[in-house]
Amino acid sequence: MKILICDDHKIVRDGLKQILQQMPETLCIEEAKDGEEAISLIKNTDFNAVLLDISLPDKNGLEVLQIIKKRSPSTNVLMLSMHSEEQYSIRALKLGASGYLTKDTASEELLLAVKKISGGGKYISAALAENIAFNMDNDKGKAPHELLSDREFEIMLKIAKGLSLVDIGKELFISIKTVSTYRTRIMSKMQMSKNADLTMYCINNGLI
Amino acid sequence: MKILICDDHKIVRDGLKQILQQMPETLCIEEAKDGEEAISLIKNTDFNAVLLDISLPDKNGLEVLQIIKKRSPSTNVLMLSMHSEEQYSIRALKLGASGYLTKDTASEELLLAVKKISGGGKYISAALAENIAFNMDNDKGKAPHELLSDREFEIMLKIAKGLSLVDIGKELFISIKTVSTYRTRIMSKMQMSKNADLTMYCINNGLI
DNA sequence: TTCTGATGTAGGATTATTCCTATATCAGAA
DNA sequence: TTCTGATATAGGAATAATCCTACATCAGAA
Repeated sequence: MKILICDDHKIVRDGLKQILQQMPETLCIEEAKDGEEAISLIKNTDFNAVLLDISLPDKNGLEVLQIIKKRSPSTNVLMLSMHSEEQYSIRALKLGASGYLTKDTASEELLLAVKKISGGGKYISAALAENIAFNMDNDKGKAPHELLSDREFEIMLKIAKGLSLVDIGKELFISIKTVSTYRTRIMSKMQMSKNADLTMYCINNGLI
Repeated sequence: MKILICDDHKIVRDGLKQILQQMPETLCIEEAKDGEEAISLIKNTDFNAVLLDISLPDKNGLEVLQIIKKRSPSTNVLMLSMHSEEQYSIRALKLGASGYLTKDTASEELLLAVKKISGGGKYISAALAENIAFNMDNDKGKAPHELLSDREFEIMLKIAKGLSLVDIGKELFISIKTVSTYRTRIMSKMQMSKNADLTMYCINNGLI
């Protein structure tokens, strides 16, 4: 069984590897320290499962997920997040992730999840399932950032992290003016006025 | 040998445990998920080594370190950090940590470090040692913001809160250019580049 | 099926910010 | 006491960000 671990911290990768080693199957585990590396590894190899950290140094884990699913839709991706479940989870699942775990999860649950998704199944923790069910029916109880479109959300995170509009434009190959328009819409939907408000919001909500 | 692992993420704890299991000695590993738990465990037990994450949910790892060293100065603490922020490392060592590693470290180095500090020694990575050697001359042990002058500090808080330079200038009856100059000096002293960095720093350090 | 609202995209004009440079002051070092 | 470095202050030129407006697309409502 081939598994790819993508996380920017070596100790975390080593730790995950040790945990996975407890599986009965013979494992071939590869590592990537950022999104770029993960993407190029996946291009050349078919993995039964990919463990993908949400926060990577070069790009957001969700972007990486998108790219992976576009290039090889059959890849089973299990997202790992440092932060509380709700924020990213629904977005990740919509983008085609096979499962979503936080790093608070016990290693037994991780093993279970890997087993399930590597067989093509989906894995969602009970807590998350409940959360999704709860949030599906009432739109009103949504966090402000849930009102954002995917693109807006993507850009909000970059702004919150302090990237300049110029840099964002370059990264996304769009005009600065476009980025600025997104910013205006984000501010309006979030009912905020300053970039620092976004930064604080994202910190408080575990988005960055 | 008794070791305490303190990190808020279960998977990280599990991973570290697995890595430590490679040591030849018989291990007794205990876990704490936050500072409070770690402190109370240490009150009742003598550990050969404590692995302590810098960022904990309830309090800053450095605070926990201080409390531990005050209550039982003989405890050997190895600090673990997600970030390569040298700002923390020197403070940690001054506060009595036996070593400082980032989570980018390879597991072999972790084992080495644990071995060394559990015997009462110190462990500092080559990279960190070099950094310290270069920076020991000045006030590096201080929190970065303590290097700021009063005026600079005042302005940093306003910037961190998201006030525009124009507004700050008006509030303080000084030219925008002056505010901008302060900003440059603040960024240089804090070794940061973006307003969002200040916002995050101030939030993390309880300044706003 | 036509209309509408949300989304992704920019341009021009106006402001705000940054970068580099410069000055005065004052406290402490040589 | 003279010098130096940190501090508080700006100006001009170059960039970056904002505001307002505009347009195409597409999904869902009427």
